[in-house]
Amino acid sequence: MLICMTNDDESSKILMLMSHRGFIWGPSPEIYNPVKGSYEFGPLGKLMKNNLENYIRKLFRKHNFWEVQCPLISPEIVWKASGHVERFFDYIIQCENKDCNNLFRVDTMLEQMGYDLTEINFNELQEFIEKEKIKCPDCDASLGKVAKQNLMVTSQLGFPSSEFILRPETATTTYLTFPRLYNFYRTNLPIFVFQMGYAFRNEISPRKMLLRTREFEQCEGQIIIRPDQELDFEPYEEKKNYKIKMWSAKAQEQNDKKSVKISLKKAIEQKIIQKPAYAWLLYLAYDLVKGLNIPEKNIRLRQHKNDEKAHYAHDAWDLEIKSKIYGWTEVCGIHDRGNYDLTRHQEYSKKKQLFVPGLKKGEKIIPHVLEIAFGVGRLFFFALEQAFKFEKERNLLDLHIQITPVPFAVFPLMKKPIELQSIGRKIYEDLIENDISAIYDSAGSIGKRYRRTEEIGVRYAFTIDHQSMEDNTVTIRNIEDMSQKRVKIDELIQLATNLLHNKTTFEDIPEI
RNA sequence: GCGUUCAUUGUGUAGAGGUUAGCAUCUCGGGUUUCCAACCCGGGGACCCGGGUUCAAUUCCCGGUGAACGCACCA
Repeated sequence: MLICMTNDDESSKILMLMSHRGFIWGPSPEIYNPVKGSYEFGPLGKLMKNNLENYIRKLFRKHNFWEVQCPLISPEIVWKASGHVERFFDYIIQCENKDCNNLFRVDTMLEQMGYDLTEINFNELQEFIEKEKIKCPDCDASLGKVAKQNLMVTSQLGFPSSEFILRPETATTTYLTFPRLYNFYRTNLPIFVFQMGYAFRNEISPRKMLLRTREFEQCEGQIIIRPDQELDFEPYEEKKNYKIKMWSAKAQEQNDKKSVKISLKKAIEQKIIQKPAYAWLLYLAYDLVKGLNIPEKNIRLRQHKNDEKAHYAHDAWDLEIKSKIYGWTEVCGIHDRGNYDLTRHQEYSKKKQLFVPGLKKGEKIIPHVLEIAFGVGRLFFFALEQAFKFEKERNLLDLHIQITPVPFAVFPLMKKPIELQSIGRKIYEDLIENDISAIYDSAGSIGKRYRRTEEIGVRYAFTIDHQSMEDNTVTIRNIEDMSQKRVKIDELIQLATNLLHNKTTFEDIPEI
C-alpha cells in the first residue's frame, strides 16, 4: 500500500496527489518489503527538489555564502570530537514481561520516577537500576539489561574493514574545512559557507513521510566569525527593521500561546536575542521560507527552552511551519554554536590551525560559529503541501514559479489540423532549448489538459488555436484566475524567461 | 518497541468458500470537438506473502510483512 489515509479528507487528498502525480513515492522499495522512512522523489518531485535547492543556493550566494561539498563518511574521531559519539545514543531498557515488552529510554524513565539525573553515573546505569530495584513503570515486572541505541549509522570500509560513520549532520563536515576556508577567505573573518547534502540518522521510529526519515538532505549555512563581529555585523544593519514572528522561550514558559511579530532591532533591545549576527540569520531563515509563498500565518520562529537545546547550542531557534497535515513542525534550526565545534576539533586533532588572531595584539582565539540548518525534504514537503488548493471545479497546485517542476505547458487547441501541433511542438522545443521546463500535451480536450496541469503546478499555458496559423500569436493562460491574453510567438521565449525570473507579471503583458 | 484499525487494478471502492472478481476514476488507441475535467467506440490494469482447513481459499484460521493512527521516542 502507498502512503496512506488519514481521517482528514484534505490531508488524504494531498497525500494521494503527491503520490499520484509523481512527486513522492514510497516507502521504498515498494516491490519488496519497504524500509521504514525511505522515499523516492518521482519525476515531478525530483524536478521540484532541484528547483528548490537552486532557489536556496541562489539566496545563499546572494548573501555571499560559498558552497562546499564534503564526504558522507568520516572516521569515528570526527564524531567523537563533535560530541555526537558521546551523546548521540539513548540508553534503552525493555520490560521482561512478554505481554508488556515495552521499551523505555532509561533517562526519561528515571526522571519520571523522580530521580535526579545529575546524580547518576551513566556508566553504571545497570548497577543503579539493580541497586534501586527499578521495575517496569507500566506493569511492574522486572526489566532487562540496559542497552545502547545508537542513533548514528555506521558502515564498514577498507580491507580488513574498519568502522566508519555516516554523517548525522553536514555542519560538522563543513567545520573540518576551516583551515582551508580561512586561507580561501584570505584570512578574513567572517567566513560564509554552506553545504547541501545527505545525512543519516538511525531514527527509532520514522513517521510522517518526509518529516522524519533515516536518510535526509540538509542545507546548512555557517558563519564563522569573531565574537566582536557577532555584535557589529553589517548585514544586520540593513535588515534590522525586518519583522519576524517570534515565540521566545520565556513566552513559552509563561504559557503565551502566540508568537509576536517584531523587528530584529526590537528583539535585540528586549534581549530576546543577544547578537545582531544571530538576529540576521533568523531573518535569513524567515525570508527564505516566506519567499516560497508559504503564508506568514503558518510560519513562526520558536526558541528552544534550556532543556531541549542540542549539546553544542548556546542559543537555538527553530523556524516552524504549520503543516496542514501534521501541525507545527521544525524546518530549520538556527544555532549559536559558540566556539564549541572548532575548540573540540582543535583538541581532538591536536592541530593548531584553528586559532585566528583576536583583536588585541598577540591574542589568539578560536572563532565562533553561527549556523542555519534546513531540512531540505521537510521544506520540500511543506512547500508542496501548502500549495494545494481545492476549488470547486479544480485542484490547484499554487507553487512558486521558481520551484514548480513545470512552469509552462504548450497545448494545441485540438489535434487537427496538424499544423496546430507542429506550431506547438516548435514552441515546446524552443522552451526546452532555452532551459525552460515545459510540457507539451495534445491528448484529450483542452479543458481536461488545463485541469491536469493545474494539479501539477503549471503556471502558464500557451495554447495554439486557428488564429495562430494566421497571425503568429498564441494565447497565454494564467493558472491563477484562468484569464488569457494573446501574445506573439516571436516574443514568447523572452516572455517566458521574464515570467520565470519575476521580471514581469501576467498583468504587465500588453493586450494585442 | 507496545496498542488499535486495516490490506482487492495507479487511485477510491464493491464483493462472494466455486464469479469471465463488479463500479468509478485513471490510462492507451480511434472518432468528435474553434478554450476550461463534454461525448461516442474500442483496449489496459488488482485479490500483500507463507502455512493450515477444504474437493475447492482472494474470501475462513494461524503466522509474517507493510501501512495509518495513538503511546513512547524525536540529537
